[in-house]
Formats: sequence, structure tokens, C-alpha cells
Amino acid sequence: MRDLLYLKDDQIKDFIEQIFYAYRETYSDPKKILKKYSFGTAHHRVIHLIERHSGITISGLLSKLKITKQSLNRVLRDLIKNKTIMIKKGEVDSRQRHIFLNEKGKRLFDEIFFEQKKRIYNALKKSDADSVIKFKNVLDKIINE
Amino acid sequence: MRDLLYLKDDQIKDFIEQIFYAYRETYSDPKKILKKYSFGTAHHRVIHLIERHSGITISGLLSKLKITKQSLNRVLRDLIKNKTIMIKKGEVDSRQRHIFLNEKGKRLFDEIFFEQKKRIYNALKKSDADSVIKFKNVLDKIINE
DNA sequence: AAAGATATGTCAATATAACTGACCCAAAAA
DNA sequence: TTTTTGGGTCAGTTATATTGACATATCTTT
Repeated sequence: MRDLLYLKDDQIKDFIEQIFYAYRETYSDPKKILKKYSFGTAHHRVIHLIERHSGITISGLLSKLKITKQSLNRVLRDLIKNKTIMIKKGEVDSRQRHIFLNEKGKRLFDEIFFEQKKRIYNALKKSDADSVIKFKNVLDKIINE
Repeated sequence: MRDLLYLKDDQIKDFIEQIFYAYRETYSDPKKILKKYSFGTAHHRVIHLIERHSGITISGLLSKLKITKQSLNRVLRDLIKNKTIMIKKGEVDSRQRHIFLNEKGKRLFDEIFFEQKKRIYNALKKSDADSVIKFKNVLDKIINE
């Protein structure tokens, strides 16, 4: 096997460490906003996915989040009680539930995203377009490995 | 402000989602190994940091992990009981504790890393050197923003 | 139509990893 | 000598997840 410098163990270990930091920092930024609504990161992730995938079903959320439906249900109950989300029966398959942000939820998402965006935006702004594309490509490969 | 295509909100939202997936997948891979020793991801992170920063102090770990010392202490107690780590008083400042992996800890780290490495290694292998460098650069900027 | 599979909901108990707050001691720094 | 720093610990609580068992409605297959 070729001895590719960038595949040395130490560099891989660094990446593992940095992926942790990137995740933690990115998801720490909006915590004060969430706390105002008595929500946590679990709620945040669900709100994010519903915004990105409007009308997503329960099983759609479950497969993206990889948590149990019992865990998800606690979060969804909180979000419904707070009138952040709205759930509609499926029209073709009425067993399914399609989940949407309602107006309050959209505003909350915007507040969260405003905080979270800064970090990514500033990092990308300091990078050239090619770096951003390549960053995305490698990230994709890590996820889909 | 210039309308940089790669700074559009949708792309930033995608990155936020992908950073979550990258973290989760990267840290899920070694969970079966950890379970053999009744350890969790909290132990994993500590073992990782000690391997990368041998002789790190308690406050060094705390500032990297950004958790409370009470939380860290639970994990360290488990690792000491299991003879995974070793703690030495500081020679210059005897208030400090320097933490090291002992032989058992090094073997455990290797087992964990073997599982975790695959994903990153394969992703990097499929990328060219320039992509890897740029991936790291953007990641750095996200962390240090 | 009956049988089976799928999508969702829910109860209860438990595990993991974090938190807050209040103290303590020993050693270093001022 | 006083104050600050580095670390340890007790107790209680919160957030997020788990396993396992069941229930219901609806869709699919036979």
C-alpha cells in the first residue's frame, strides 16, 4: 500500500478529535435560545430535520436520528405542547404522520439558525469556493462510508 | 455583500446537518468494543484525549471536554478502577495530576481506534491530498470561529 | 375476507452522561 | 500571610437515551 502522508494514523486521530469539536461547538451555539423554550439539543435536532425535510414522517425522523421511537416521542410531545410543530395524517397512507413546523416553529428555527449560522458562515467566508466544495465532498464520504 | 453561492443558507443548513451525522457515525463505530469494558462514549473521549495528549492534566482535559469536573471524575474513577489509566503528581506543580494510558489502556485505545479508523481512512483514501488538506482547513476554521 | 406486515403510540423501568451547588484540602502565588 | 489555583467529593437533579412489552389502526398479501 502506498504510504500516503495524509493517511497516517496521527492525522486520522486528529480528524476524529476535530470532528468531535466541530460537532460540539456547532450545536452549543444556540443553547441559550433553546433554554428560553425549555428545549435541549434533542429538540433542536428534530426541529432542524423538520425544517429541512418538511412533511417528514415519524419513521423518516427515526432513520435520520437513529434513536428509538420512545425517545423521539418524548421530544415530539414537547414540541406539540409548545405549538412548535403540527402533525397531519398521511393522505395516501393514513397510518403515516407528516410533520411540519407551524409559524411558531419557523420563528424558533430562525432564531436557532441565526446563532448557529455565524460559526459556519464565518468559517466558509474565510475559505475559497474550492475548499468548501472539497470540505463537503470529504464530509459526505465520511458519512456514507 | 457578495452573493457567494456556497454561503447560501440552505448550504449552511446542510453542513450543520452533516456535521451531526459525521460526528455520530464516527463515534458510533467503536461502541461494541466499549461495551465489552462497560465503557461509554464519555470514557472513549477521555481515553482518546489522553492518548493524543499524554500527561495531560485534569484542567487540560476539562478545557478540551468542556464538562464539569464532577462529570469528568466519574469517568476517571471508572478508568482507574479498570486500570486503563495512571495518574502521577506533577513534579513542578504538585497540585497538578498528569494522566497517562497504561499498557491496558493503550491496548484498549488501539482496539477502539481500529474500529474508528476504517471510516475515516476509507473516506480519505477516496479523496485526493488536496481535498484532505482543504477539509482540514475548513474544519479548523469551524472549530476556531 | 382473513392473515400478516407496517406505522405509530404508550407504559414502565433503567442507563448514561451531564448538570448545580456546596464543601474540602494542599500547594502555589501574590 | 493571605489569596488563588488545582484537584476531589457528596448529594441531588436533569436530559437523553435505552429495553421490553403491548395496543391500535391501516395497508398488503394471500
